[in-house]
Amino acid sequence: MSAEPVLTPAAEKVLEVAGELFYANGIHAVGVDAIAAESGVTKKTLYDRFGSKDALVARYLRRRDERWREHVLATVERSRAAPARRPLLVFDALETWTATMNPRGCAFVNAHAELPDAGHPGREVIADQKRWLLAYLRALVAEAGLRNPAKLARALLILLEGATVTGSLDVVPDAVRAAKSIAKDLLDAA
Amino acid sequence: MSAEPVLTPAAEKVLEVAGELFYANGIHAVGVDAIAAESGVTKKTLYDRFGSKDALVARYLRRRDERWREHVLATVERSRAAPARRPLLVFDALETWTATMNPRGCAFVNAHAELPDAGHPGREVIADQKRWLLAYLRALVAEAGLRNPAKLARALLILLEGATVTGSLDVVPDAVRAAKSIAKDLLDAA
DNA sequence: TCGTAGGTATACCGATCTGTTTACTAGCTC
DNA sequence: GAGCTAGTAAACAGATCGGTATACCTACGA
Repeated sequence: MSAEPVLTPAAEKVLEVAGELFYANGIHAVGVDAIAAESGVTKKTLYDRFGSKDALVARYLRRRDERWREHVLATVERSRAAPARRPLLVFDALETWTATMNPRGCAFVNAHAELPDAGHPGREVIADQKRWLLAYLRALVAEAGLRNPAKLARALLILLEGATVTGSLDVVPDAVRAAKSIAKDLLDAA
Repeated sequence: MSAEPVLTPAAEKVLEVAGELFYANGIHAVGVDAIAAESGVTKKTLYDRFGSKDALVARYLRRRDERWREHVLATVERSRAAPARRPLLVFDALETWTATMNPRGCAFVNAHAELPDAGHPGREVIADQKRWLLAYLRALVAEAGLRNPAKLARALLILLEGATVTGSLDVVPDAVRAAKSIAKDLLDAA
């Protein structure tokens, strides 16, 4: 992730509003007119700052990824759990994230559903988000001293994503807790 | 699922084309003009048969759900696996389905991302699809003679959905196989 | 034979889409 | 005080959105 230049106050407001509207309603369903109006900003300002809707979408996803990483790192680093239990803390991070920020499922999975064009600037951000999480899980598993950290990290990611989806679709209650319980068994068996 | 009336040939063609376009490009990204043109049908015919785009979307999802259920049931019933192994056959069904029909992830999860309005007629179909799969998994687990079939079925669903997402996002290679392997351990331990 | 169902063809509706343009203003800095 | 940056206000562009209207055609069954 490259360091993004500081945004002007108006641009900051646009990005904040765009984030809420895109996540709540879907990307295609939200027009730039609505974002500008809700932000109390003219369309000219929006286009002067971000260049295009596609670029704004990419910025929205990038910003959200930053927040997610901060949340995960803070959750894990705040804890005093033994190294062997630290991979499970990501499930705790997901649970608090879901409650406050994620009622409609993973923003990156949702965005992926709406952006079939692999050349869209948002697609790179989506790929980054998933790759980072997988790499982070792998590091935690390796620090736990377990064998085959790559394979275990992939298993944990499957559980995290599955819990996010089934939880947001209201088909599995307490999906994150259930997934964490499976993950615990997996780590114990490894 | 209620028995839908037989469609006219033109309507059948519209539904087939709509299914391809909606899944490949996303629902909001596909206009009714494009569907009608690609189907070789006028918009009047489309609206005479389906009434609205929302209704067509719901029909598209319903149709896809029917195909999915047939595929799962055929896969499971074709096999001669022992009852204890039959829940795992759903993972095999998902793998063949993914290869042929599902390169862009679960159509229902993707549709859910695009239809935030809980009153949209497609939302009921999405909920039906997930509930059916969960109930079917539960039945298979129960027939396998395992304890706590409800809990195990939820675990299997989390794994199936997680594999679908991570596989379609190209973040976990062979995600369905990996999920099946975890599921196998889960069933063996139960 | 007449009505109906299922079509085609085409024009149209008002709204909304992303994006641009022109004109002007306030504040900051060199 | 000149020039730059960030912004407002508002109109405009061309395309596309979901949906409707009118007129006509054909096959079929009572």
